This record gives sequence, C-alpha cells and structure tokens, in this order.
Amino acid sequence: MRTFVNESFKRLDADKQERIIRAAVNEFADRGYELANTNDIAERAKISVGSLFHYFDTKENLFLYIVQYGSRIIEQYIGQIVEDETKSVAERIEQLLHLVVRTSRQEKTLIRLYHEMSSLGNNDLLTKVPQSLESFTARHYIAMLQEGQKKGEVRPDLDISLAAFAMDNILMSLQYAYSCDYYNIRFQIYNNPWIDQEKNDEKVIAETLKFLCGALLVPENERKG
Amino acid sequence: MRTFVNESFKRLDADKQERIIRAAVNEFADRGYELANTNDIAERAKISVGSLFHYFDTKENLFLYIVQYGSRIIEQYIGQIVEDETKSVAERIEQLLHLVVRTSRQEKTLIRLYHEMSSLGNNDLLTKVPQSLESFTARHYIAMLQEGQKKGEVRPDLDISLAAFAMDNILMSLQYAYSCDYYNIRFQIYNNPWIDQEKNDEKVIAETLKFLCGALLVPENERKG
Amino acid sequence: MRTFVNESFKRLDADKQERIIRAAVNEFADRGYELANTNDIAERAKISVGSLFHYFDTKENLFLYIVQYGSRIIEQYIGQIVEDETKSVAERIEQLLHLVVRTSRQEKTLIRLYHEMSSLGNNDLLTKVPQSLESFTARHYIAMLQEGQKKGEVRPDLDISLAAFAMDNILMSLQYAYSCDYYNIRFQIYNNPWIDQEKNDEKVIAETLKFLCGALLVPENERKG
Amino acid sequence: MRTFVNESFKRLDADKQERIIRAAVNEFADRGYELANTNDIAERAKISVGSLFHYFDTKENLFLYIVQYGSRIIEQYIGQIVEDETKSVAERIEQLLHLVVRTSRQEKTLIRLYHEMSSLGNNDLLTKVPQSLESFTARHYIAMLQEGQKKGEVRPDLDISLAAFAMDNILMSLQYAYSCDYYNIRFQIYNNPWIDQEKNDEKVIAETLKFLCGALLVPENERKG
DNA sequence: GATGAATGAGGGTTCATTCAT
DNA sequence: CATGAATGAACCCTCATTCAT
Repeated sequence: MRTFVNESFKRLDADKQERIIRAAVNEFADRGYELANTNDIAERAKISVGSLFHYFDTKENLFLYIVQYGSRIIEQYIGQIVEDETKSVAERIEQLLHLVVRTSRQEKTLIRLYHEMSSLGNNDLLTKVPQSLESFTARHYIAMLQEGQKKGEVRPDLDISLAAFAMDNILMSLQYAYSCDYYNIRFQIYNNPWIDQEKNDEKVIAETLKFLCGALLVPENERKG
Repeated sequence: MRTFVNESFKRLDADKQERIIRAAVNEFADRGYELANTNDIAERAKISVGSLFHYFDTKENLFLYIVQYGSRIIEQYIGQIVEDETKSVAERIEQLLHLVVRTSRQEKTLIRLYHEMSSLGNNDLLTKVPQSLESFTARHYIAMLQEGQKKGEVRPDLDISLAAFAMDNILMSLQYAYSCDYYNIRFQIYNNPWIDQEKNDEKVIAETLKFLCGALLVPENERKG
Repeated sequence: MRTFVNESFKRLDADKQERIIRAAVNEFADRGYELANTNDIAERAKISVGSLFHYFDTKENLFLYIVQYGSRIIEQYIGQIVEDETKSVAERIEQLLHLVVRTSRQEKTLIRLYHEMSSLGNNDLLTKVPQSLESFTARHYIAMLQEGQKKGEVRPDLDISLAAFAMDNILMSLQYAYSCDYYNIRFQIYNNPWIDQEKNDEKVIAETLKFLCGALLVPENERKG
Repeated sequence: MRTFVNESFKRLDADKQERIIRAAVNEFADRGYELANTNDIAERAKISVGSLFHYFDTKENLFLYIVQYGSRIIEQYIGQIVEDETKSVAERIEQLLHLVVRTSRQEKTLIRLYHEMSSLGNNDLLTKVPQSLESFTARHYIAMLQEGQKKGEVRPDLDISLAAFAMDNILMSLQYAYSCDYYNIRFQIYNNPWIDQEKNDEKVIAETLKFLCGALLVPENERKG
C-alpha cells in the first residue's frame, strides 16, 4: 500500500496533525478537489505552505491521505456492526441504516470528502486512490451474506457478490442522500419530509430495511427449523 | 424553466449545433466542470471562442445547457420503457436493466457528463442545475409502481415513493458502475468478470433483476387470481 | 477640418441620425471612451453594428464626431451670450454663469461626454480631436475682454489672452463641478449645500461673479466718464 | 481610512517598493486606468505578476494606492508653502504658482496620474478614491484666506469657501495645462509661446498672480494702517 | 444599403510548488 | 525543520471590426 505522507508528518505532535487533517478535510469537502486551495489549508491549519509541502509532496497526495484517513474511520463504524455475528443479518442491516443517518450528522464532512473522490473525473488521480474502504466493505458485506446464507437467513439462490454490491449501492446512495447536496436534492424529490425529521428518518430506515430484506432474505415463515 | 442558450445558438445549422454539443459533452465528461477548457471546446467544435460565448454567456450556462440536453435524451430512453403499460413491472425493470448496460456503451460520455453534475463540489452551480431528469425519473418510477400495486404485482405494504427511490438508486449506481471510472473500479471489486463480458452482463442483469423483484414484487405464487 | 462621418450617415433620415447620436452620447458619457461598447450603441440606436460601422469607420471616429456634435451645441449657447455687445462684460459673465448651471441640468450628458475627451490619456486620439470648441471659446472670450478693455470696463493692465484663459478655467471647472462626478465630489468639499439647491446656486453664481469681476474689471468707482 | 496595500508590500525593501510604484505610476499615467496592463507593470518593475497581486489584491487597489501615494507627495509640496504664516497671502499664491510650473517638470507623471483619477469614467471606482488631497487643499486654502481676511489682506466681502474653490480651480487648471496633453493643447490656444519658455512661464505666473490678487485681495492702497 | 454572426488577440487574476533564509 | 515570498503558466471572457448574405 502506497503511503501518501512523508515521515516528517508522522513525527508531528498530535495537535498539529489534527489541525492539518481537519483543515484539509474541511477545505476539500467544502470546495471540491479542484477548487480546494493549499494555501488556505495551510492557513486554516496555522502552519506555513512550505511545511504542508514538506509533509505531503503534492496536493494530490494530501488529498489521497485525507481520503485514506477518512476511510479508516468509516471502516471502523461499519466493521463494528457487520462483524457482530451474534446478530441476525436483518438486525445488522438495520444497524447499518441507523449508522447512515447518524454519520450523516456527525461526520458529514468526511462523507462529502469521500464523495469528492468519486468525482475526480478521469484524471489519473483516480487510479491512485486506495480502494481500501471499498474492499473492506465488499469483503465484509459478502462475508455477512455468506454467513447468512449458511444460516438460512439469506436466499439461497442469490449470487452473493452481486447481492452485496446491490446492498452497498443502496446504503451508499442513502448516505449521499443524507450528506451531499446534489443527492439530497434528488432525495427530496422522492421524499419531501412534511412530518418532523426524526419521524421521517425512522420511516426511511424502516422502508429501506423492508426493501433490503425483501431483496435479500428468506421470508420468516419460509425458513427451516 | 430557465434557458441557458441564447437565441443565436438555436438559429445555427444542425451540423454546427451538433459539433458544439459533442465538443462540450466530451470536454466536460473528460475533465469535469472545473478543468474543462472553453477554448478547447471551441477549437474542437471548430468555432471561435467569441462565437461560443455568443451562444452561451458563460461556461456555467454552457455546462447547464449540456446537462439539460443530455437529460432529455436519457429521459426519452427511460420514458419509452417505463410508460409501456402493456408490460408487467418485472418486464419493464428488466428492460431498464438492459438499457443501463446498453447506454453505458452507446452514451457513455453523456452518462459521465451527467455524473459530473452530481459532483459539482458545493458551489452554487449546483442549485442552478435543473432537476428535470430526476423529477422525470421519480414521477415515472412512482407511477409504474403504483400501477403495479393496483394490479397486485407490487407488494401492497411498500411506501411507493421510497421504494421508487431505492430502485432508482440501484439503477443509478449500476449505470455509474458501467460508465464512470471510479464506480467501475468499485464494481470490479464485487464483480471481476473472468468469463466473457457479454455473459457477465447477462448475469449482472439477471441478479439485479432478482434483487429488485425480491424487494418490490409479490412472489408469483402468492398473487391473487 | 477633418470629418469623422461618412456620407452615408448624412443621408439618413433625421430620426435615425438622432437615435444614433443619442445612443452614442449616452454610452460614451456613461461608461467613458474605453468602456463604451459599440455593439451596445448600435443596439440602443436600434440599428445593426454593421450599419454603425458604415456610418463611422471606427469607434474613434464615432466618438470624435459625437464630440464635435456636442461642441456645436455648446458653442451656440455660449455664442449667443458672449456676442451680445449691448451688454456689459459683467452682465455677460453673469449670464455665462447662469448658463453653466442651466446646462448642467439640461445637457449634463453632453458635458460629461465632453469631459471624457480630456481624459483620453496620451494616445494619439487626442491629437485628432477638433479643438473647435476650445478655439471658439478662446476667440470669443478674448474678443469680449478686448472690447471691454476699449470701453474701460476691463483692467487695462491685463494680458487679455491669459485673462481669458483664467476666466475660461473658472467657467470650465464650475461646469465640471456641476456635471461630472469627480468634480462634483470635490466641489462639495468646498460647498456643501445646507440650504436649498436653488439658493445655493444663486450664491455660487454671485460669488463666482464677484471673483471674476474683481479679477478682470476696473472697479465701478474708478472708471472714467 | 481604507488601505489598498497588503502588509507584504510594506515589508519589501525600499528599492523594490520604488520600482513597483514607479512602474505603476508610469503605466497608469501613460495609458489611463482601463488601458493600463498589470502584466506590463510587473514586467517593468521586474517582479512577477503573482507577486504584484500578492501586494495588491486587484488592479483597482493598485491604482488607488498609487493615487494615494501621489496625493501625499503633492500635499507636502503644497503644505510647505501654504502653512507658512510669515508670508503674505500674495507671496504664498505666487509660490504656489511657481510650484505648479516646477512640479509640471519634476513630477509630470504624478500629475498626469492624478488627472487620470478625475477621469475614471462613471464607474464605481470613483467612489472609492480617497479625497485626501482635495480635502487637504480645501482645508489649507480656506485657512490661508481666512487668516488673510483677518489681517486685512483678503477682501472682507468674499465667501471664503467659494473663493478658495475658485482659486483652487485656477491652480488646478494651470497645473493640468502644464502637465496633461489635452489641457496643454487648450492652453496653447490662449498662449502660444513665441518667446522662450522660461520667459513665458514668468509671464504666465505674473498674469495669473495678477488675476488671483485682483480677485481675492484688497488693493494695497486701500488697506488700513 | 443593411444585417448580425463570426473572429481571436488580449488582459486580470489564481494557485501549486519552490527555495533562500 | 519552518517559513512565506516568489513564480508564471493557464483560463474565462470581451469587443472592435469584418464580410457573406
């Protein structure tokens, strides 16, 4: 795995590291990769541009590092839920849905930053972004569904990889709908919340859960033993 | 509805109009909004920059027009399928899935351009893009599912709006997976096609159809007379 | 005398001529020579740019023609007053002062346009502007003062040319103070009119008259027979 | 008082500051605000455009700074003369006239630059230029004349503000006549110097002095005690 | 004569990156 | 190591003038 930071960055005290990361996350999430300004990031982080380029050789590297950093945080959230084999698949999916809504509040900038990555156009940057989060998610969703298939919860006729992909698409789209402007506008065309937000969130979660369970699971009454 | 073109553009002969549109679609799809170069667009279209800015007052307007133009084409493709009430819901969904694969070949640039729009960073351009395609899609998917619900094909317990949203998310994600670099890479993590492409497409379509039908439809054997 | 118009312009019907002149006067006065836009002038005049450039070969020529046109109008105003030998010099100066105030209301755009000319920078345009108004004014002011000197009204020890120049400077500065933004702001530093405008105008005229008479004329009580 | 420079400019060594100022003064004075070219200014000053825009955020700010800078220099010249209460009003006016001629040689570009400001078309830049020189001049001329009135040198019946305004107009017009092309051409209509320049300057000064003293002062023989 | 579409050089401004201190 | 001044290529947009119709 390529690393995008120089050693010098790792030697920094935690506070400075955090300031830089926060500044970069905010700038990239706010203005997008192209419009983000490295001078502004340095200023926000209260370091000099020179230093910033000591830590990260290029703007690109800084961005990729930040994406990687964000990925790890999101991976943790997801991992905790998905790896819990004591829960049924349905329960874990429900928890993932709650996570989507929760992170869209707590980690909105991180999500937006992450989404920026998918819009890097066709420049070669894209080939360099680590698919760690994607791989992580894929691996875990597949594992969960396979396990669920063994336990008779998940439909036996499904191609697990593609089913996991479809599930991931649903979760990702919902995440963006909650965090990113364009997808939020699109969301509202389908779901203009007249009732209060909290109730609406519950409804969205319940319906999406119903959708995913319908797609993935063997109906309760048809399960063996 | 705002128009983004000046009258002078509409007066142009079809060939020139097409050259300009094609040049712009390509440039925006290839490089993204920020990096797209108006001088290059003019050159590609074999007109002068001056003329380009006679037809479209700003780069922004050019982009918005091109997005609108692309939307209309995609709307036609979708409309033809979804509005055909002689077909069952399942059949129409299957056709939509075939459409996704087919357009990802024939209209890849258009799709990529469209995706660029969803990634406009957080600048105010976003608030100016017309959501015609999104509205169109929402309206039609909802209508189809409602109709299907009446006919007993679609599960009676679903919230149609949110079900349509979920379905749209699946279709959109798949479309991007077939057309846009980032989403394609992500797709391959789940589905690395060792077999030949055509067979793989069939499989993807079949599995996604299964997923959507499971989520949306009343199982055949449970339907009433 | 160079002419700046083509014959074709003179053949135009009076209405079209006037529309063009008015459009040009306004545009040049509003935005200054450099910023004035020939396309806008044509549009305002409801003719095509092509036609505009048939009548006037260049933007420069159009401007010079317009200046010349304005000069003639102003010359007429001034000529009527200054050439009236039945009046004393003091009376004529008083009338000129009233003219300054009056034209600053009725012909403000013309004055502003005229002032634009003095700001043409150092380009060669300047050497081409007709000094007809300047010559006219010089000739007439000198004549008036010479005549006044013969009649014993004007101080015998004055160099008439330079006295006329000083008087012209006073009148010109006051004109600009009443018509042009920068000079108006400067004027207000000296004369912030607390009382109503009309009374203030009277005061300005009276004091300037006193100033000019003090400078130019033999005091009443010292005049011979 | 708004400042138009960034701190970074003030930190520059004197030589570089001077090069930039000189380059800008020349460019603006030569070509006027609109036509002045920031790239040329940077080149003339032997710095990069980037640097220029570090010191001054916009062309507008650069211009305003330069005007402010010029104003201060001119204020010093004028202040030294006008504030000297040991001299009679007539003596001080004579010195001002000599100053006009002298600066028209030594600081011609500055004067021209200053004149450019008064010709800023009608754009909003005008409202942003500081009227410090104008205020300075007004304040000092008024003070001098008031003092002169107390001492019995200046006519008691004059409105001091308007008299000062008229005097300023004369001095300003003469200054432009000596420094700016258009006003110089106009000047020559009244005063075509056949004799040598130096003698002509003397004559112009003498006659203008006579004019101003006639307008402003109590004749020597009528003064009390 | 009249039209108005077409031209394209030119200019203010930005910003990732370097490097002397 | 840290600083931040300096660089300069690159980009969007304007507008006087031409010329085919």
